[in-house]
Amino acid sequence: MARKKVNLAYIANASARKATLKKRKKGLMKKANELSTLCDVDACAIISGPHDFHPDVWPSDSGVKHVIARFKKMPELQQHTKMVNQESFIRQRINKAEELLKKQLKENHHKDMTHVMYQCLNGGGFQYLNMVDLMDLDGLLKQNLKDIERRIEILKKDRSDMTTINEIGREQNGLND
Amino acid sequence: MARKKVNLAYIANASARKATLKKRKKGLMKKANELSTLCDVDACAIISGPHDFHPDVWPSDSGVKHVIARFKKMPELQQHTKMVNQESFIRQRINKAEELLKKQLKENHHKDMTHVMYQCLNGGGFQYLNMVDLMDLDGLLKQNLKDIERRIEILKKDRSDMTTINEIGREQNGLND
DNA sequence: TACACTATCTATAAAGA
DNA sequence: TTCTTTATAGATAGTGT
Repeated sequence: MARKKVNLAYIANASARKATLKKRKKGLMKKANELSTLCDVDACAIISGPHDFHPDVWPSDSGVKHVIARFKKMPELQQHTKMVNQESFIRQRINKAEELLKKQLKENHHKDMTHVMYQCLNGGGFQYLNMVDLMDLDGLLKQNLKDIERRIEILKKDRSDMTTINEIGREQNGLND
Repeated sequence: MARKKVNLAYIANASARKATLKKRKKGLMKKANELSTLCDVDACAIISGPHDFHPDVWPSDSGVKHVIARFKKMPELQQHTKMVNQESFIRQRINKAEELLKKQLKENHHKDMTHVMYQCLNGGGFQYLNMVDLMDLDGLLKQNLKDIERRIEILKKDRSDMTTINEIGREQNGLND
């Protein structure tokens, strides 16, 4: 974002990509930290390269600082109530987050498959898909076919209804010849 | 970050806080999106206000775009291998992230308690802590006491050893008078 | 309350060490 | 390659509607 407008696409050059990752990762973590401090929210950022299993996460130990800072700002009576509920509250939020994660993954997979379907129908072959993906794709295509057939049926029905109406209309207007 | 340098602390004014949250949340999500697009990583951001159970997450539907963009950049043979492993890979990464989350929560709680302990010993009272936290604090204090006692024992032992050595030294040098 | 504006602050791309 | 520097793109605090 300096000296040039960024082209928002994958950076092909490996070292440039690594440098950008390092800088922007730091920036993102800082932003998450600031947001949680300023606005009384829990923010969490996870960054993981695709080739290793070592995701970087925020909050780290710095996380506790803003929690305590926030806590100290509350009226004392609220502090007490808050503390009582804290554990169950956190547990609920974790569950909610995990549910959302699962939902997102499922949704993403479906969209991925839809995209793959269009790609394949658009000239690409199926040779690079594995069995699991092919079966997913199969299901997706069948579902689409069913939808299409249902629509055809509806259109047929509409047309025949329309014809009937027209016939009735003609009869009523005495236009039968 | 405009018209004034931000004071990095909780914003007391509710409407100002809400406005900032909205702006910065959008910013953070955008940054996460950019990072994942530019650098071939999976980034995830979760923001949840403390008073509701509706966390905002990224990636959303835009997430799939960069995944596919990335996929297309790979040599075709790698695409195949990658696809085969994708499912198990993602599952492993989720497990890893969940483990990290749990670990972080535990660590944060411990630090929180340590901080509370110092606060209390430093003049504040215990009246605003609930039973669960008091029990945690109790355990923490006992642990610390044990550590202290152990260190005292070691010091005692060292001193008696030292005395013995001194006595031996005096004997060897014929300094007994 | 929720937007739009914009002066200013912050993040960072590119270059240099 | 990684750290430092610097010019500029991008984010946003305060303000007005």
